[in-house]
Amino acid sequence: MLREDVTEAIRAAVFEELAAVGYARMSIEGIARRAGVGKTAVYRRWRSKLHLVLDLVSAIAVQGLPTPDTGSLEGDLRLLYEVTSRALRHPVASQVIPDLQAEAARNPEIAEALQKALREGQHGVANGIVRAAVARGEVRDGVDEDLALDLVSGPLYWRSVVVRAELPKGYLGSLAAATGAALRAL
Amino acid sequence: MLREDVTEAIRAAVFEELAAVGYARMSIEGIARRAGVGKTAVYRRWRSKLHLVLDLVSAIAVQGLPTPDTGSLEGDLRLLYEVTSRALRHPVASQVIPDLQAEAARNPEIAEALQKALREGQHGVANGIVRAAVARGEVRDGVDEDLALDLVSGPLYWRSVVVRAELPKGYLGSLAAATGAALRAL
DNA sequence: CGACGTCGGAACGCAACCGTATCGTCGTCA
DNA sequence: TGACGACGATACGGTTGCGTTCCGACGTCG
Repeated sequence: MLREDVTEAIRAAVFEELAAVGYARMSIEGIARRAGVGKTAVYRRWRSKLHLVLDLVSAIAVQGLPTPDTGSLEGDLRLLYEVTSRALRHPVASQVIPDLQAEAARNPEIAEALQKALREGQHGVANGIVRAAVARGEVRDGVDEDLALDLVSGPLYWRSVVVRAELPKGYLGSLAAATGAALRAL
Repeated sequence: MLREDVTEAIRAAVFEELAAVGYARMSIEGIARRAGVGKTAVYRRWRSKLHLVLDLVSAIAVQGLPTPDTGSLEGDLRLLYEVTSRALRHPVASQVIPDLQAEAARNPEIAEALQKALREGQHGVANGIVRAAVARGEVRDGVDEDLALDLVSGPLYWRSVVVRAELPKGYLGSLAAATGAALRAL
């Protein structure tokens, strides 16, 4: 009989807190405070900070993204990049992702949850694109799929999250073209 | 008249602590404990955790890497990837880099120090490789240099740090070939 | 030899959270 | 209408780190 609105307020507060101070500094007290809720309400639902975050990450992982299908490799890449870069522009995502990613280096459970989310998200979509290109004959059959995925996903992540530089007009198109060329060269 | 051996012990302890628990959880007490030193010795040298870390990051940034020069784009890339992947294999690097990178999203001073280190390290070397390729005529003149750098550095970082998967034999060679093709297509 | 400054160690009061327990209140069902 | 359970609030003792202060020991200069 837990109240759903309270649960939702906590979930939202966790995201905000995660973005604001990061996993390490995040406290149950802080979450409850931000959610306008008693600590009791939080502990009644999750046993610890870790369980809370794992639950949220898993929930996100469930939302499977649709694979683009424009009929060409470059078109698919372009679409993927547009969706991805829009997602990474959200402050919450751009703060939370690197934070959890760093935490994953220390906590195997977070690492696993993140891997799963990655596999069902970015990784899965990229895989679909590559396989469609292979089926279409645009990419040689028998390519190293893992390498192909790194080529597809790496540059935009590096630019958006690591370098944190703006994406000038035309960037995504050029990136899609260059990546397409790289895949065809495999 | 600060004793240099004490200073060095503290520096080493900071790296270990940073790798073990991360910037957020790292405490002056913990550093002093690990270094076998009094808190006094730390505070006498640095005013805060932030100053300490900024100092270390800046120190690393100074070590300029030599630009590879094998005479071909692919050879240069291959060499860069070998050096980079070896560096990223060190546990300290693979724990500390994502951690500071996440922290940079919250702290402009860390972000700036990291940007500088990046520019004088990976970024600088990659830039040298691309320009040499342009001079050699392997890459079209007038390419978007930033995009080129993303193509060069992104995939390996994604694979090593984000996906955290092993690099099978032959991976670096294939990656260099694919990246070369992408650059030539720009 | 004597003065000075750094050393490690210990203690200070203060603040934040931990996870638990105990309030009285309020909404919902039977 | 009465019982139940989740609610926010508050308090608990315990832990950890903050940044500062004082101490006696030691080394190194002058």
